[in-house]
Amino acid sequence: MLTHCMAVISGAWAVNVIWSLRAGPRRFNELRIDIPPISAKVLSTRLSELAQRGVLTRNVRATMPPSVEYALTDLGAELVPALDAIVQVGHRLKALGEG
Amino acid sequence: MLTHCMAVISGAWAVNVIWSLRAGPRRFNELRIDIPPISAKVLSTRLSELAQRGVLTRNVRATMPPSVEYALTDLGAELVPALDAIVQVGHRLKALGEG
DNA sequence: CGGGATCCAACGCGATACTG
DNA sequence: CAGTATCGCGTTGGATCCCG
Repeated sequence: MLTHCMAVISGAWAVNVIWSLRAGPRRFNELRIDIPPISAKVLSTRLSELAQRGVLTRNVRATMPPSVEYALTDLGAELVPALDAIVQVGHRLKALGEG
Repeated sequence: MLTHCMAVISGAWAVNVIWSLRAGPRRFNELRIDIPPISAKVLSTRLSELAQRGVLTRNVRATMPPSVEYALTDLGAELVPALDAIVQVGHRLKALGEG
């Protein structure tokens, strides 16, 4: 149950993708630049999964060259404060461990 | 940065362990029962990691037979509402996907 | 009861090359 | 620009056995 629900953010770099989209829509190569270590294959896979789960939307523009915009859905955006809370705790734990 | 902070909940069954401890301290075998698919090795590994990160504490009681209690730290407890928020979103996304 | 040691298999990521 | 296909490898989790 918990595991199944937490699966919405599963997969490498999934949270980074969500994080990069928190300020607004981004294109494929913009996301690649935001998350340097990610490979095109994994980014593509992750975007497909997250779109299928309803976390984000994929918007293809019939331009030349092609342009594809990704954006968080309303529910996807609700994940941001939750992730932020975890990051804050992680940050304080790290400070504790070092101090 | 984000990735490094999110690492506090990394590893298989980590969130389940935190979740099982949200209502209070639990012993090793109680956690095994709470999370049936987990193996002793992985539970042991995860508990060590989470203790080292400051998410939970390990309390050995000099009883016979031995008893070891695990409990969330204050910071570890702060992860619970965040995880709960993600679970809620996951639940609603699942409902959307099925409906 | 609460683990550590060992071995193994599988999933998933990364790199590279190619395409519409 | 925005992907897909293929391949190889490394990490990690699972199963089993054993111990204080």
